[in-house]
Amino acid sequence: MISISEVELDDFLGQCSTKTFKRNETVSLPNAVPNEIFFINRGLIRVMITDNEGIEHTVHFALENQFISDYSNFIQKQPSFYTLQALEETQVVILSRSAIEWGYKNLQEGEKMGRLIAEYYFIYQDNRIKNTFSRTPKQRYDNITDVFPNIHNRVPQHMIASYLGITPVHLSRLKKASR
Amino acid sequence: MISISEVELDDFLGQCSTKTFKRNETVSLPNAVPNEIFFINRGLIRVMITDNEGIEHTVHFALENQFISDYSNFIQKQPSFYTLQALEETQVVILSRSAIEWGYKNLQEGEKMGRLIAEYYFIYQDNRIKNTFSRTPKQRYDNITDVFPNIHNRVPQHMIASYLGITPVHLSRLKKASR
DNA sequence: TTTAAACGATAACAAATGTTTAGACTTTCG
DNA sequence: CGAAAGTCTAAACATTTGTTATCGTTTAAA
Repeated sequence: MISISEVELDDFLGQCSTKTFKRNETVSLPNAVPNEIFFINRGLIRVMITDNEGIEHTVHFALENQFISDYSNFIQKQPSFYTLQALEETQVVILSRSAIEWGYKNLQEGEKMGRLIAEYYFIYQDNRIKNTFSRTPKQRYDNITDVFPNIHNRVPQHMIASYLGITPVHLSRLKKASR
Repeated sequence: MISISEVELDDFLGQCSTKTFKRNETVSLPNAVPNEIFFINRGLIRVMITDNEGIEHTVHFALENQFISDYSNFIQKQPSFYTLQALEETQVVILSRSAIEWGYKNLQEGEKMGRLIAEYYFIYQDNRIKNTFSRTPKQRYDNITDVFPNIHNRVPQHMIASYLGITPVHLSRLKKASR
């Protein structure tokens, strides 16, 4: 995405650390200001939001080689609404706020990197909004591997139903109806 | 959002033009690569997506002092899915792709501006996704003026229902039930 | 290895939401 | 101004989706 020298990359990564989470371990809880962005080396993280009735909704799945955080509240320095949970043993690189701000200032193309990352996630979300308007849950289920390859072998079906905004019982029904 | 000198601003705006659309006039059609971003001086633009059954869904309302375009496909240089329609007489500043790319390269804080704009729209969309998961359509209706002030006096109710993802009849019912 | 928990399918029933049509009122525009 | 189009509510009915419970199977952890 950007040009970056060996030296720059080493300087940047020198400010980062790695951490490993066990299966089903919580990576991040709501109500705290997120000051880190995670990059997933291996594993899978589920992003959830808990509504007023205490029901958990799966908002997103983050896979290997992707960044994940409550990026919105990271930017705004506001308390997070999201819970992040490792669904498998998951190793992440932790990018602290200070490392990221250092990068914006000191990397030759730091601001451009920031722009491209923000644009990338904007596009992801925009696609998602387009899909929710123009496709039925069944159509989105049938195409979910476009966004999350191999998801069916890694995540229980009821979490996929939650991501689609329907009940697990209903998803089971939809699958039956299309057989 | 950024520091910009008089000279820089004049150079940038010199590459832009203004245009006025009549009430109900189409601002932008799908299937063409969007090469412009609009800034609304006055008026109101509705963003729509048409599904496979030919049904129009209202995706967004853009108000005064806001930027609007199919930003996702502007970035990707892909054909748009959206229709933009002026719901009132609407005056826009047209920022061409060339002007924007010029700004990224030549404005002192051009890349930073690009990052902040992308981040801003990311946050807007993230809030929207949070809301669709954690709130009912009625709750979102009751709070819609947080996002679109005075919308009830400017837009017919059936378009708000479309934005909420429900039928106009159902919205009418929800309003009645809460009286 | 064993046992408890989790998972997915299914059925019966309840609730929410969509569809169609009608009518009264308002707005738009020639 | 006046006709036509647009708008909202309402009711009756149809359809979709959620809820709860059960059962057989798989999975996970002690």
